[in-house]
Amino acid sequence: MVRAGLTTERVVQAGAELADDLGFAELTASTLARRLGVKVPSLYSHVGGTQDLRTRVALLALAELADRAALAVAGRSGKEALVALAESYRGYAREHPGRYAATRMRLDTATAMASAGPRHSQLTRAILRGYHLAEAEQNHAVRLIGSVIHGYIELESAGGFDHSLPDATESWNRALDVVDIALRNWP
Amino acid sequence: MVRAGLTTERVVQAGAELADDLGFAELTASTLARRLGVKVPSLYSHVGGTQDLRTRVALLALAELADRAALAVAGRSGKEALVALAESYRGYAREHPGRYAATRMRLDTATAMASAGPRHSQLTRAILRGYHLAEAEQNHAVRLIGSVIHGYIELESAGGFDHSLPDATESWNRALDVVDIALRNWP
DNA sequence: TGAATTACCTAAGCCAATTAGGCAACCCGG
DNA sequence: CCGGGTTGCCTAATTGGCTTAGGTAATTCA
Repeated sequence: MVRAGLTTERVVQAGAELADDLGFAELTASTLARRLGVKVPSLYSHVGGTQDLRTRVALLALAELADRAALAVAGRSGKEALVALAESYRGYAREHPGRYAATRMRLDTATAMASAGPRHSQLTRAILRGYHLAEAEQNHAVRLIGSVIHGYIELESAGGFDHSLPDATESWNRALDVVDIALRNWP
Repeated sequence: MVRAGLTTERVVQAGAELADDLGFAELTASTLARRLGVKVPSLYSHVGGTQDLRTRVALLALAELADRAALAVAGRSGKEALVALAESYRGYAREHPGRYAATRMRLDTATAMASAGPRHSQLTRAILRGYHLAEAEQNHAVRLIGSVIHGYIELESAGGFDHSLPDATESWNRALDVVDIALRNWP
């Protein structure tokens, strides 16, 4: 009997790939075991079950995305940084739709605190250094940026723009223009 | 044997209430049958199964929300209309979180076309009458409005704002201010 | 009132999730 | 090279959800 050589890391990695291929909702112990050529109970030595598997993929995705976003904003400021951050999210959502969906999964408080989630808001807040907002306004701005980016990606990936012109990317650029202008002339 | 007096409409209505109480993900033939005090197969005379049940709840929610939004924007224009539309979405999402989640479910093209979905984009487009955008820019604006509203509601309901100040409603008002200003001075 | 309709039921099959426990492949001290 | 411990993957078995088939009793209407 040839062993498959699984580890927790490899199982989670394969889970992320499966989610990208078939959708995050299809990520279960069953589908993943099939893809790995292994019986379902074999996964239980490496992950706690379907729920734990999904949580681990979510944590992986949050960390990957935070790394990508951090790289994108490094050395940039102002609108350039805003656009780079936004593009890193949109690019990740297009390349890895299952993982992006995983980042939207609700985590319990302790897990969320220990995840890369806080790095995301720190990065968004870092962008604001290039604009000059009063301290009290910064959280409002962080929330607006998050809403626009996540809202747009969600509508686009749900196919909301598929059957209407003009091109979705044009709308995306307009949305980022609007946010940039708003940050420079905060109400 | 006392009959429960189910109809398709009552089943779907109960499904919507269950989704609001326990979350849309918990809406299954099993949980709903338990709540209705009926055996699971009894539901199959009224709805096609779990998937069909969810689709019907989604269609109900889309229609309810479109009605509410239409009422909100009637007789208003400009920023007043924008705020009324946005508040109707946010209010619905707070009062009926399960139904709101249902509206985000992906429907196949034919079902989506026949649903109240198109009324939502028509209503958003109607708001733009109070602003004066070139025809070619209107779809960009519709998409921006949708992104901000849905993005904000999603982040808020996911608990993204729970552990940070200031109050979420203050950020919401700022976001709507930004959209209003953008629509009046479209880039 | 009796026959057609229909609302709900039981029975049964399939599949996913999970737990318990077994065997064989690998790892390492001798 | 070899024997013992460790561990990776297995089979078996339980539970519970989804769905279909088909039966029975309540309702309806001629």
